[in-house]
Amino acid sequence: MSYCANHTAPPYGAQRMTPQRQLISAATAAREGAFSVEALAADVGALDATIGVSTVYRAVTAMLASGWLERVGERDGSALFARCTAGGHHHHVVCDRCGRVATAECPLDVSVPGAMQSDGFVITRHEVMLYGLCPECAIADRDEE
Amino acid sequence: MSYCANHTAPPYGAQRMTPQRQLISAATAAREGAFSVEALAADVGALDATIGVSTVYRAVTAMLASGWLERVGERDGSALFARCTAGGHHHHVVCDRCGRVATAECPLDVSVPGAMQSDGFVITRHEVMLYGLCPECAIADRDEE
DNA sequence: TTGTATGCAAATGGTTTGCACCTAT
DNA sequence: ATAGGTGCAAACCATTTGCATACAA
Repeated sequence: MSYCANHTAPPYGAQRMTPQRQLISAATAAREGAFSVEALAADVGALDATIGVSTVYRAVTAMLASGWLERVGERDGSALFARCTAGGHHHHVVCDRCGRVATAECPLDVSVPGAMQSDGFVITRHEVMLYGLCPECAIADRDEE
Repeated sequence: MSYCANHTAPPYGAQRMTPQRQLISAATAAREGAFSVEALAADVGALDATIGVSTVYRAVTAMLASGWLERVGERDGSALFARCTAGGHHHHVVCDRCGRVATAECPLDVSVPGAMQSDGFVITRHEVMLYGLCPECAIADRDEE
């Protein structure tokens, strides 16, 4: 199924739905877990080798801006992204083995934004990145040892 | 005062205490809050302009390895570091305005490492970066508005 | 003496950008 | 028609590394 039906509003912040962005959003939707831009670009390249990396980067930027895609972590110096349907404030756990992603509640008390304190500091923003093993990989990992 | 008395073991993982590393560790110790390598290199450069950036980077790597210095966040694409005397597992809050740093307790339950779960995931590692305003800057900020 | 540290410059590598061309709207 | 999107290549920039030299131990 297509996430970008013809003559339909784009699923993310882009203002024009070009064939390139249709492929990119389809490739993004097809991905299961967390992925790097490099990996996404490889998928896209398999569909249309003429699409350049910068186009993928620009599309990713647009998808992030609209919230259709989220940055869920980092690996080997490159950012990891994943589609996320959860609403509201949350974080993600990324499986270090297969890349699967799950949403996680925020461990911080954000009920009163800007009022959280630690040593008198007013915390205005935070980043929480969680990594580990998904249920399946945890089992596979245990069996191997 | 010197953090590297002559003929004394280096305060961090380096194996040889060269004059360059004495200056670098002194400059590091003189810093109050979080700083980037660029900023540290500027301080060091003021003391001895012949010291190259790579030397500073290598010294920072050594300081991190020994735990004498910690990575406390990121800003504008470059890493932020700070000396930290706290022991055990903890995180840091960095003042977005003046760079002051405070230690913060880990908001996650790490009492049973590797057993923390979220959606069945076994969380093996995490990163928590906190940013905000230190008490003084919070007041200054309020007065300005 | 000997292996670690330095300084320089060049390489890395993910990400961004300038520019001329193309196209969805 | 026209603003936004694309492709290419070059630019960026923090950080790393190769290499010949210097020096702490």
